[in-house]
Amino acid sequence: MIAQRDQLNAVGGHADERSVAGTDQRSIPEATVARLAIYLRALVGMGKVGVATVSSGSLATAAGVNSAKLRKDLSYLGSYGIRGVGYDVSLLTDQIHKTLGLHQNRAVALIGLGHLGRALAGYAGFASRGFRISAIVDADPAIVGTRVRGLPVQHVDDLDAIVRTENIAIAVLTVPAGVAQEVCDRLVVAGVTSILNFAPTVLAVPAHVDVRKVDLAAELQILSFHDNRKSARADCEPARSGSSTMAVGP
Amino acid sequence: MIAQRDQLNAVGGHADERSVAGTDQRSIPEATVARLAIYLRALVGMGKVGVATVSSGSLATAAGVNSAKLRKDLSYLGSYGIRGVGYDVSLLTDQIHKTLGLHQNRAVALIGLGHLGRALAGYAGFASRGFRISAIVDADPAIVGTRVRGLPVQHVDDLDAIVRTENIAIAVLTVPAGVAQEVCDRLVVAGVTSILNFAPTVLAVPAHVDVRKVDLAAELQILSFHDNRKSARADCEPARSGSSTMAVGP
DNA sequence: GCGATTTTGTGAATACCTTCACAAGGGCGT
DNA sequence: ACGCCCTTGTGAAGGTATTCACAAAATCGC
Repeated sequence: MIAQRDQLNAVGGHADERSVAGTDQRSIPEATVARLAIYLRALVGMGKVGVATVSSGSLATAAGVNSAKLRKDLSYLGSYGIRGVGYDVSLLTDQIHKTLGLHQNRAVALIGLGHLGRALAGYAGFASRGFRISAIVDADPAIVGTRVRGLPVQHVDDLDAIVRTENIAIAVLTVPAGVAQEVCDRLVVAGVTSILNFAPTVLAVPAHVDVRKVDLAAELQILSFHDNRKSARADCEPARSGSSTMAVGP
Repeated sequence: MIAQRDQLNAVGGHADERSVAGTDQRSIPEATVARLAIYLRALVGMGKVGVATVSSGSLATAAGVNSAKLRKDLSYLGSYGIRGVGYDVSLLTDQIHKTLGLHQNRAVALIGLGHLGRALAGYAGFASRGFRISAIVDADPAIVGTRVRGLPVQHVDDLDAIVRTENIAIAVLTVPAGVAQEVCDRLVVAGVTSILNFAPTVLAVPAHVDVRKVDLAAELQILSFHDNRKSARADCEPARSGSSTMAVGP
């Protein structure tokens, strides 16, 4: 009864992945990486309620995927399950944590303090998931120098120095679309290698930089497409056997 | 020099798509739909600056995809290009607009007025892209009754009536994770068929409802993974021919 | 101990997406 | 009119991701 699919989202360069030799985890598929974060959240939740072991079936349900997919995903990390029993919650949690590189408590810069930027600054999920906002940056002289959540708002002109001294690798970009590329370029020059872009623009970056985009308007438009399709279908099909209460205008 | 990839993100039920007979657009791949929104934005931008026709190559660059992919994507809509010339910007804009179902100016409900909810309420991209916030809902009695952007904040207990009278099909969910499923259930009962979920939870919904998820923590973790991989590689590889100035802590 | 039962890990099959590469079509200069 | 050049549209090939289905491993009851 419960339909579920999953997330996959990517930008950036990952050319010659396989055969990295040194590190153990070789070439985990992109789609799997995206789901590991979901599994991790489910596992942490279970750990908190005292669940010690979990089967692929129940973890899959919690994560909204099917169990074969989950097992295949986990198999890329190694063999951490016990046949006939399931997975040890804390062991698996640690493994995913490590695989995602969350042991490092990464420094994140928040660029752009509009409404969205402020909302993100207050987002508790940052700290609780291994990320630490180390710098907040804006271009508006009226707010540069004020403090947000204990951090001073710094000027975008000082980006280079900020990124270097705080050793920031990840930036969250919530600036207006018109200046996003320019700010992005500065970030890249300063040494940032991962960008989470909320501005509705396609960013051009060199191959060694990863960009992930969160695009509200696009998401809505995708929903709109499916909605449109659904209503079109409802019009021509006989009755639609489902039971859901529909709101049909007069 | 410019690496780019694209977005794909999905949840929800799309079982028996092909052979819908009535509607013309038969079975556009999910990945294509997700990109149409990007193309649309690029096209609108070009239209505003007075560009009349565009080749697949330049539109592809603007959208950050390769041109073969773009042409294949557009071919699902029909044959709107002219060989040797390119695409008429306004014609193509209209076609994508129509395909995405944006001609309808859909009513959207915003559920949850925390920091993020407020930020989204103020987001101009809504209106300019064919969406209209028709209702704002929260559970906190202290803010129910106040006005945000001209709209009264209504109580979540009245969801059912609100959705029906405003004929809302799309809801944006920015409530705390703990209550997301409950609110989601109410929305579904009321007749909402598309949900954009910002709460860090997997929502269980019946098959006829689409859910798309925006998950900040997951995005950061995915970036973290790649970043981790990058530094691991930098450690064992000889020199890395690139020129970017790296900030390496002492 | 041993068979019944459970659940993992994974080859093989399938479905989906991307990229390649080129023929077909259309304008433009002469 | 004609040939040249440009760009689309699309089969075919190559990847990537998902699902199936089953053997291998581990526990439990007896």
